[in-house]
Amino acid sequence: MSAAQGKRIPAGVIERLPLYLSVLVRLRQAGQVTVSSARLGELTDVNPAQIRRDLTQFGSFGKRGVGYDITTLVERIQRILGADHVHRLALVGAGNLGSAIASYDGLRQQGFHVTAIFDADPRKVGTRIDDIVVQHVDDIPGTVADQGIQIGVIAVPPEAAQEAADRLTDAGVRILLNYTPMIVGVPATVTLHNTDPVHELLHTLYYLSRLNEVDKV
Amino acid sequence: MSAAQGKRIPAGVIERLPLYLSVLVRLRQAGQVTVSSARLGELTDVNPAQIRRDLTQFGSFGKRGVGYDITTLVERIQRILGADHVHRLALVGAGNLGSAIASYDGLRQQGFHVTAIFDADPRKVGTRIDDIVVQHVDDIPGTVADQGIQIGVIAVPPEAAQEAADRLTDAGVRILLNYTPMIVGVPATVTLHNTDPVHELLHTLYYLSRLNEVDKV
DNA sequence: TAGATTGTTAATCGATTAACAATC
DNA sequence: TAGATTGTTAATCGATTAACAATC
Repeated sequence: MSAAQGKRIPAGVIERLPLYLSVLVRLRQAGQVTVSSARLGELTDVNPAQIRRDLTQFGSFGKRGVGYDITTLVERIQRILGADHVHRLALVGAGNLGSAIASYDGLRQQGFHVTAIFDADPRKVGTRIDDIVVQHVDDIPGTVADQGIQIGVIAVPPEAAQEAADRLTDAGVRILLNYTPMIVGVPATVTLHNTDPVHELLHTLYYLSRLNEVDKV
Repeated sequence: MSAAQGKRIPAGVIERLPLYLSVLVRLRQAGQVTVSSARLGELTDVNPAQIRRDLTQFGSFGKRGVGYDITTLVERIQRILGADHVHRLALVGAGNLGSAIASYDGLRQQGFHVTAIFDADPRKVGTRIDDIVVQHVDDIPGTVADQGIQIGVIAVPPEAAQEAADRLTDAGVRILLNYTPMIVGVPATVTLHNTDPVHELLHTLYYLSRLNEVDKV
């Protein structure tokens, strides 16, 4: 066990760090130099004590009586998350969804560059999306290895999701973002994240039903 | 306080119900009739005791010694979530992302029908996506009111996100799904859900860094 | 220095899990 | 009936929050 690393970090902390980061980046753009946990709490809807506690998991970044230096904190959080350098993404699926993801500027701004796009449809192969030439899915192993890509994005039709996941994980990808509504299986060594709007909506719907109940009273 | 409803339901429960639902629907398609909490736990990666406890928040749906009748449970969960009837969605943004969302079959299967699409670009207005004619954003108030739409989806370029949110909430939408990386402000009466792949990726990245650390040892 | 705000401890809260009696 | 599995209680666990001494 290396000296600095220490104890296990709660998952909740890791989920809040990106939120802090995006607010901090906006504050920096707005010309702010320091920020207190109280102010950051307002902007993120997180309890200030929670923020201080979250940050001290990784060290002591603030100045008592002053607050946190924004630039320093941004760098620290980026380093903690591993977002202090560019990450290449392999995208499977060159349809509307794939095109939207490839062109999505928010990704690029945070250092996520889609550098390879694959599709199973021969008619798509050879076309360009944002200057990237679409390759055939058979090229996944070679390209992923050549570029050392660790993150894969699945944006294919649902019925092709599992095959895309298999091809990407076989090629050595470590993280998968699944944009389909299918539940895909991956080896235990791969981290899978599902971005299914249906789950999101169903869950939100519950609160809508309750709102409507209140209306009726 | 009405007799049946009773106590406050933990947010975690509401987040797990859609997961149970999607697995149950697949089991039903596969011809299964009943399911035990143990089996459902395997398929959803949720502790069986947790599942039983979650369900008893809403009543007692199982048979001791037998398990849960899948069809009954699906209906119950759908009713709890308010997913037992069709919901119309108003989509703002007719670009690649908007097109992908409008055509997304996973939504339709769960009763979410995109029935109105808006764009600010006059060249997009009048074109069709999946048989729905794109309207100008100025038509949002009239169409949302006419169709009684309660759910809005924001799929515009980041800089237009806040305006789209304002227009939709002004028109009476109760739930917003924000697909842009912008933090949009909404009235307290509106439920906002952000689907930002960057937050998702940043958070996943942390675990990737740790995996790579382990490799180095 | 006086005021402000962190870092940290201790108290609270809520969610998860284990265990088992009830019962199909 | 005997076996299985629920519904539910009690125990555990972890996360959140309040409070305050340390200190910039």
